[in-house]
Amino acid sequence: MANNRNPVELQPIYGKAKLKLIEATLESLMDEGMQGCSVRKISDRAGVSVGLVNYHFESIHHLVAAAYGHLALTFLNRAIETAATYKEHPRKQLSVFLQEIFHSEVMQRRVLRAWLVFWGLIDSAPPIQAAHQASNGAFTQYLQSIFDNLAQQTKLNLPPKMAAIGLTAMIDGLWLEWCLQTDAFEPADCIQLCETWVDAVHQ
Amino acid sequence: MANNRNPVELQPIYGKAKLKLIEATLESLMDEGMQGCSVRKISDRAGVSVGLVNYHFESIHHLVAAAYGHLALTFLNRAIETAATYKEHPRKQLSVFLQEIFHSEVMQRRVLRAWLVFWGLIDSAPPIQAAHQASNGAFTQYLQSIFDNLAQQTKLNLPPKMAAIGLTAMIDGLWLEWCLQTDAFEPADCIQLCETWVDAVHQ
DNA sequence: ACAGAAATTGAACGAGTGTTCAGTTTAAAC
DNA sequence: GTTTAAACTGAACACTCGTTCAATTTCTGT
Repeated sequence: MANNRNPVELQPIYGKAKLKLIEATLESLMDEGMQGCSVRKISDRAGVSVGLVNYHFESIHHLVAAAYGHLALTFLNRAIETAATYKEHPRKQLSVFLQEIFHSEVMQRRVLRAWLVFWGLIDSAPPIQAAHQASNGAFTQYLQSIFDNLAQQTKLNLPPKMAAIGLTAMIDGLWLEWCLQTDAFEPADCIQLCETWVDAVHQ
Repeated sequence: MANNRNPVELQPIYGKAKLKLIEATLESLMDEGMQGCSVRKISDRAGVSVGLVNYHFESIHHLVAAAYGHLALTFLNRAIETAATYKEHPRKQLSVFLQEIFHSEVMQRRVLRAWLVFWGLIDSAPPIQAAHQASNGAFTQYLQSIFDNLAQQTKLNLPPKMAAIGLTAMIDGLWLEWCLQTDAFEPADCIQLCETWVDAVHQ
């Protein structure tokens, strides 16, 4: 059972070079997208030789998968920790969560650039698919648990699961649109639109 | 001024091979994603030699951009045409539009696979960025025009532009989540969630 | 029927790809 | 201090990549 209050644990990382490679992968993907997804560019950035990638990771896809999991859980945990302050007040908790999400480093085109690579590799690389399901599941379950709590205080006109799916879609959609075209609206608008959704759902 | 009622015109396509190449590109990207984005795979699929790509297109990025525009406008036009039946009744028009969107060929993982390639190439290929802005602009402006009409009949508790941005985000987000993990919910749920949003906005 | 233009071919080029592995360095254990 | 294992190197290999271009075919107009 996933714990909805405490941060999801990051997989322990053994050895220094392994972590350096993961961080270099993220930097490279955020800077150059798919073009940055090459053993040579990544190992260069990590200050390490090409061969080390396949020594520490079964393939470059496994490295990218590790980077995906690392990034996703880092972001999710930060938001969860911040919002945990209001764990007794689910409605307030949602507001804090939204503030955190839309004002964090996630709202960067370079982050989406990396994410597009992750998504694009999902069905050619099983380890990446696994990383996706893990991080996505954690995100949705976290939101659903908050809506579950909210349902115990006020009546919802949608099942908590649906409310969570809707909010997830709204968050992802706004993040996507904003990153792809930063001049159409602002992060503050994102928060307002999500708040409107939450209010519409919990009456 | 963009016409919100009539379909956006597709750029005329001269020559048979050019169109064959565009269609082959779409098939290739939908089947294999980024891996399918290669001159050789595409020209093979089109039954044509490698050299012809650079004869008809300045670069492979221009070909991909043409494919992007072709696909985006095809989908958008189909939905706009269908919804045009109810152009006097904006609320109904939105419902038909949603039905059309979430029950069309857009709801396929293979379509997202192609789209991820388009998005991933946006800032390494200017022609793709142009195609993105054109299709995205057409989509948003169409929705906003409907909300404008809706605002003349009933009071909205959000500016039409915001309502449109919210709906666009909800549509894109649901499409994205569903394509990435088809077993979490169904197209019918997508429609219901979007309808909930529209109802929440127009009181 | 013929000339000129447009369309199409595919070998060639240089650069980039992921992975392997014999060889070297560094660290840990006793 | 010596031995054994782990970490790390980088040249080499077999592809694949996008683009070019001389040569060839097909189409157009007269």
